[in-house]
Amino acid sequence: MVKTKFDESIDAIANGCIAVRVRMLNRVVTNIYDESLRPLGLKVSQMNILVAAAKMGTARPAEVCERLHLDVSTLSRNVERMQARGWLEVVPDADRRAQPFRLTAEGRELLRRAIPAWKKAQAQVKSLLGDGFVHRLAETANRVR
Amino acid sequence: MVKTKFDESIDAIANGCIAVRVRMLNRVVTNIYDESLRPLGLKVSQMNILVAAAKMGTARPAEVCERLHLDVSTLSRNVERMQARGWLEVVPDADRRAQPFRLTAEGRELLRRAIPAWKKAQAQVKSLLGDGFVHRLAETANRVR
DNA sequence: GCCATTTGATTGTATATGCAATCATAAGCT
DNA sequence: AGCTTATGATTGCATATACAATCAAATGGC
Repeated sequence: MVKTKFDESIDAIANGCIAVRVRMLNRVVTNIYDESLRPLGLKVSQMNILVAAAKMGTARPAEVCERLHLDVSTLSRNVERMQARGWLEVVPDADRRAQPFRLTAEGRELLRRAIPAWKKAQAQVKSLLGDGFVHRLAETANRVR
Repeated sequence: MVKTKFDESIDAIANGCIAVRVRMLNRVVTNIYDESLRPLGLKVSQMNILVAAAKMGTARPAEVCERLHLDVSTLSRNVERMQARGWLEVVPDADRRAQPFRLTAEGRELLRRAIPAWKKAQAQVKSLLGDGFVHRLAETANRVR
């Protein structure tokens, strides 16, 4: 039962690949928040955009994308869907290429109602992952940004 | 300039949401591996499945999904695409509901050629995130699994 | 042996994601 | 002014992801 170079590399990937782990945790974490938010008809990906809009007042897509490391085309379609639901509105700008957006009253109200669900999911995930990891995650994410 | 309860909660989410960070890192990390693997026509999500198949010999979908916290319907379609490309094949089973799959020779060869690209991306990500985070990530991911 | 239940997987539908190409406007150069 | 380049965003296309519903086969009780 000899191990080839190939098998050794496969073991190294299976046991050490960072992408495998980050992606797995992403699925687990996303599912917990999504489950908690589901009664509101809201997904965590969308809540993040609502929060960015709430923080920024009027948000420029390129700026949001840079902060979140999100492709502009991805945000474009997310905003489109959320605009269709009446949660966001695009405001006119001097630069006529720009499409800055902001929360509607309805979007703000949705976000307000989403806060308890977020808190529940946040607590659940924190206890699942542990404080140590959560702290390091915060540091690392800030550094990457 | 008073801060409402709402604004305080929004700040708490913007500054502390675990999902925001895990999802952001997931995008950054996935993009690095995908970029490195692109010349091979392979994505890291698919490479993970090839590796699982290589490790398991013949892989049962439900078992792969449990390990990776992946929905079975997601894997079903991923395998479908990879089967269409000739990288995986479904093998018959005594239980006629089952659809265990394994690497084809072509899939194995692709995986062999993908190893250097994986190593490059892995090194790049490790230096970006730092050894401390990577270690904690491994612990945490093992615990969650 | 038959029916209800459980189990393994696929299909319908929707969102999320990114790359490449495109479009429209702005900015800069001459 | 007019041309080129840069910038902000959308569109075409493909993959990834999950929930709900369904399908098919195995299993368990009787």
